[in-house]
Amino acid sequence: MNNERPYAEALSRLRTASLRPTRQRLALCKLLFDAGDRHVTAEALHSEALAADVRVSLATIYNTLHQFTEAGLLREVVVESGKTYFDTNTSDHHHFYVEDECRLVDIDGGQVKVQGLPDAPAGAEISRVDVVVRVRSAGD
Amino acid sequence: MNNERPYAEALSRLRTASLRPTRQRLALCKLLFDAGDRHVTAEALHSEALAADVRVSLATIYNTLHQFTEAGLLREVVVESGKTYFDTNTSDHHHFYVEDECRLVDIDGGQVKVQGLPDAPAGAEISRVDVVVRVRSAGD
DNA sequence: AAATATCTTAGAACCATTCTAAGATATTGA
DNA sequence: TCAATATCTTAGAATGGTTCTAAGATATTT
Ligand SMILES: [Mn+2]
Ligand SMILES: [Mn+2]
Ligand SMILES: [Zn+2]
Ligand SMILES: [Zn+2]
Repeated sequence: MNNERPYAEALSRLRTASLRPTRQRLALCKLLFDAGDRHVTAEALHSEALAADVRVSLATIYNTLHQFTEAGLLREVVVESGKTYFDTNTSDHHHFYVEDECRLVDIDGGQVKVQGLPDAPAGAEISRVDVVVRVRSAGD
Repeated sequence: MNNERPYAEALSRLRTASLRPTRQRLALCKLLFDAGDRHVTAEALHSEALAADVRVSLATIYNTLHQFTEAGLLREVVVESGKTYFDTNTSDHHHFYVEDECRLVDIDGGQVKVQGLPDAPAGAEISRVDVVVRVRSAGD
C-alpha cells in the first residue's frame, strides 16, 4: 500500500515521536511496522537491516528501539533473562512464549480476564498486568 | 526450631535433590529456606553468605541455585532483562513487581484465575502461566 | 585407606546492552 | 540560502550478569 510515497507513514510516525527523520530511523520504521505485528530483538533487527542493505550500527538500533518505546510506538516484553523483545503491538494483550524456539505469539487482550488479584502493595499503583503463558513445542 | 540439629532440614533437602551435603550447600540451604518465602538474586545471596561468614564463590552460588531449581526446590522468575530472581516459594503463585525497588511480592495462586486463554499454538503444551503485575511506588 | 565420583573455585570468557566522544546530519532563522 | 545550533550516528570501549575452564579439594564407595 502507498507505493508512491513509501516513507509517508514512517515520516508521520517519527513526527509523532518528535524524532528527526534520519535515513536510519526511516528504514527501521519500515522494517518494524510494514509487516504486521512483530516481536524483535535488537540483534535480530540489526541483522535484518544489514540484510536489507540498510547500513546502521547496533548502537543506533538500541537507541531507536528505546526512543520508539518511550514514544509509545513499541512495547518491551521480558520473558527470559538477558533477552529483550520489542513488540510492535502496543495494544493491551498477552503472550505465549514458545520456550524452545524463543518465540512470542500474541494473545488478544480482549478475551483474557485476570480475576482475583489482590490490591497492590500499600502506596503502589498498577502500571501493567503481563500474562506470559510458557509453552513447549511437542517435539522434545 | 530444631536448634539441636540445625542442619537436619538442609540435609534432607539435599538428599531429596541427590546433591552431596557440602559445607557450601548446607549453608546456602539455611540462608535460602530458614527465613520464609524469598526472592533472591545470585549476587544478593552471595553478599548475604559473605556477611554470614560463609565462604563461597559466586560460581558456586550460581551452580547451587540452578541445581536447586532443577530439583524443584526453587523457581526462576524473570521480570526484568538481565536479572534473574530465584524464588523459594515453589507453589503455584504470581507476583507483584515493584519496579522502582526491583522487589517481588507474592500473589497467592489460589485466588487468581486467568480466564479466556486461547489454546496453545499447534503442537505446543502449556508448561506454566505467569502473571506479573508491575507496580510503581507512590513516591515518584 | 585407596579409588572414584563429585564439587568448589579463581579467573577468563561471554554476550547483551550501554556509554563515550568525535564526526555527520538535520533544523532553524537571519 | 547559509551559517549557527541542535540532534543524531557510530566505532570501540566499558559494563554487568552469567557461564566456562581446568585444577585442586572434598565426599562417597569399595
Ligand atoms: Mn530498556
Ligand atoms: Mn538459568
Ligand atoms: Zn505482542
Ligand atoms: Zn514468589
